[in-house]
Amino acid sequence: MSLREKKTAKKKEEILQSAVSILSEKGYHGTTMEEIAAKLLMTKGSVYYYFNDKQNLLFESQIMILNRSIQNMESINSQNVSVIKKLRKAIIAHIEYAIRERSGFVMMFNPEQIFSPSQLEQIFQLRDEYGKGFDQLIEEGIEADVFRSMDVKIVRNIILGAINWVTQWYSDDGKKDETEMAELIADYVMQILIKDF
Amino acid sequence: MSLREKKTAKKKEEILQSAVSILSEKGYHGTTMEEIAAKLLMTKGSVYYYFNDKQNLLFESQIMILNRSIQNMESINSQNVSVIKKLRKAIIAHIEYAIRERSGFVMMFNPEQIFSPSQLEQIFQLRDEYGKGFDQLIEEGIEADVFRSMDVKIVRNIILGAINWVTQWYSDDGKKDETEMAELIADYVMQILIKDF
Amino acid sequence: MSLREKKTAKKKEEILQSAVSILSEKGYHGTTMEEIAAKLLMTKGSVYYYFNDKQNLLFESQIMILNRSIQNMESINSQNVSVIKKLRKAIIAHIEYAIRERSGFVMMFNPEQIFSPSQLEQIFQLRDEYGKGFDQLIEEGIEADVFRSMDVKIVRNIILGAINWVTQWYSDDGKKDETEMAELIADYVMQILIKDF
Amino acid sequence: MSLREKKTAKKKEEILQSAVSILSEKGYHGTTMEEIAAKLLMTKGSVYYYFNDKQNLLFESQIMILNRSIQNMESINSQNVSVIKKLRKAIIAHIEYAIRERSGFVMMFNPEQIFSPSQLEQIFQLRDEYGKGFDQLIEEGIEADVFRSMDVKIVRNIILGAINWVTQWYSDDGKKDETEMAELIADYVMQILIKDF
DNA sequence: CATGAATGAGCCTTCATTCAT
DNA sequence: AATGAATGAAGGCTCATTCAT
Repeated sequence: MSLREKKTAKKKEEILQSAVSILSEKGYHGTTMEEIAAKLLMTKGSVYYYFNDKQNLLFESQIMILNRSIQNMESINSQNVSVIKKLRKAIIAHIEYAIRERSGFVMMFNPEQIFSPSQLEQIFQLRDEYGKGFDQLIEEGIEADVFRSMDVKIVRNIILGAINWVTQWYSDDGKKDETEMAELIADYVMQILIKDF
Repeated sequence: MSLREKKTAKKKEEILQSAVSILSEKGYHGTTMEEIAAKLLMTKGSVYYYFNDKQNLLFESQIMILNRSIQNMESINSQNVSVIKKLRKAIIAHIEYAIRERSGFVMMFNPEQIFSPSQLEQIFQLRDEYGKGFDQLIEEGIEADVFRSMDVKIVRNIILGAINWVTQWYSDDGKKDETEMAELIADYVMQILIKDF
Repeated sequence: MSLREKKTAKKKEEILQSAVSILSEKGYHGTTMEEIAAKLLMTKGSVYYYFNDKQNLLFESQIMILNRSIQNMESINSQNVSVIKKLRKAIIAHIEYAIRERSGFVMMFNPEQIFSPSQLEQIFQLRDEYGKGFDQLIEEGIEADVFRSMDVKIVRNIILGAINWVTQWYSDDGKKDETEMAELIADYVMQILIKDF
Repeated sequence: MSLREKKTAKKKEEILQSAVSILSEKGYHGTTMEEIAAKLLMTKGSVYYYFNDKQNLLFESQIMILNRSIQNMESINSQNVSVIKKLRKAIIAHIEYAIRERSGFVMMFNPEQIFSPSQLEQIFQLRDEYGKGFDQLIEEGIEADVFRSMDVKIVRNIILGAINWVTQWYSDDGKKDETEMAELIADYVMQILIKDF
């Protein structure tokens, strides 16, 4: 990658980041190109140099988030600790990311309304890839007999729902800070899985 | 209430219902008055005869949903069965309602961006009232020693998150029908609460 | 005229009166049928029973005002006093009417934009008739050698302009009441006409 | 000011000018952004690029007219000629401007209905400033003993009314051209002031 | 690369007008 | 006679998008 290409790539990421933060607050229709640009002290015109249109910008920002989440999941999954600890870490990481960026899965509630079929396919594929990271951990736990036997897909979705929702009710004015809260939630959620003995 | 007043009230509810269904799909900015009207074979103008403006219409539709949920919660709470059964019923009712109407708490993700302070106050008050319905059941369970001791508010939000999220992944093409799925989810979620013995 | 016809005529006048007062404040486009009706505790529908459309309503209210002014002028003109006194009375009456009703000629600044050619013809004819009342007085004064010789049409318009404008700057918070002010203005304006000797 | 800024300023003035001419014909509610734009072969959207909204555009056009009138008044007032000549010039200039631009004070009959308190304050302040230009001339004349002693404010308003009204009855189909007519009117109006001897 | 300017489609909202009852 | 309801046309305003410089 040449220097110019690197610069371009960096700028693109900045824009995506700006887009993500505004999109997650205001939703697709509530977000204007003006705002995205203004947050970076750019003009609308410049943003259009890097992205063909708003829809494309939103799409790539979704992809970015999902890829980051997947990478994160992979790095956790490859760690050499117990399943329980790995799953706990994954949940906590998800919550912290969701709160910090106000985004994650929550960002796009009804992608069908916005994206083209081929874009949707990519998004669902990545969502699924991320989801499967959880599935694997759950299955690993079941095999290791530390988790109950259960319908993995359903439980995975229950967990994701519980932790995506955090952005809606957590406010940092409370006594508990982000990490503390994330740990607490993780423990509660994992009650669904863990076998008592 | 005279016949005419009844008719008006009915029409208003129809419009609110139409608004709810589109709103939950497309969000505030994605919902147009045109669509809300078209779904009822009316014209925009007619809708404006019943509601002053879009914001007001969508506010009232929020209120309607919340009131319905609260009523539902109350009727469940007054039943003469065990706490566990009551909570299970409440969860199932919530899921079924959410799936059928694609709404529930999920409907409005960032009401702060849309409603006026006095409107927000009403919404939050009702949300809280509904949430307290769950809290009561949980506390009752703890006292009856069938639920673990826990931070009620947090667990309530975890449960609500898990069951609101259902609208995002449940598709009725599967083998399980709504009720079956709702029961299954309820059972999983209640693992967080129930004491083993 | 039958009783019914009388009732209808009375209602029509009430509506015209309401229309005049709102029209003079807000102008043609700024006045809504709703407002005109509301001021009389009627509904829009009822107003349409008496007048075909807004334009027609406005037209008839113009005619009403002009006819009243003309009648007033005639009654003054037929009095058996000096020209100077008659003109003075006419000016004072005009001012008082303009202030009280905030209307008069001022009401409709650009009738060409609103009325149909045949309506315009009628309005201009009545305006002219009213104007000629002033002209006659002026001419009478010239012949009687108490007024200077002058271009009657121009001077008449100057006078009308001066006294129509009163509605724009007179506010009754001052020390002078309506009549006092009207007399004062009349005296100043008549300086244009009266021969010194 | 850079070239671009100059261009922008010029465009803004063009738009204001267009607004003034339509506004004076049709009044606030009768004037549409479409028309204002169309007169300049622009689109509505472009106009909104330069002015935030209709109200703001029309406010600024008011300000523009008032400032021009004030400047004009100042330049006349600073001339080294007799009071009578200066006042005569001021009146003639006002009439010519009013006829040419169909505006002047006449433009906005009930600004209270349209502008915000702070905007109104500015407008009234400028109106007053312009009016005081006349007052000064009148007072100067009284002191120089060429004008009668009189209530300056009232007479000033009489004069303004007389000359604002010209737009309503003057039509250039007649034999007299603008300037000729303006001079004639000025002479008549000044009869109110000038002492005979 | 960046940006100021322009555009047009779309949406919210108002309001004169109509009509069945 | 009166009115509640419905309608559609029009107007204000926003915003994604384009383009010349």
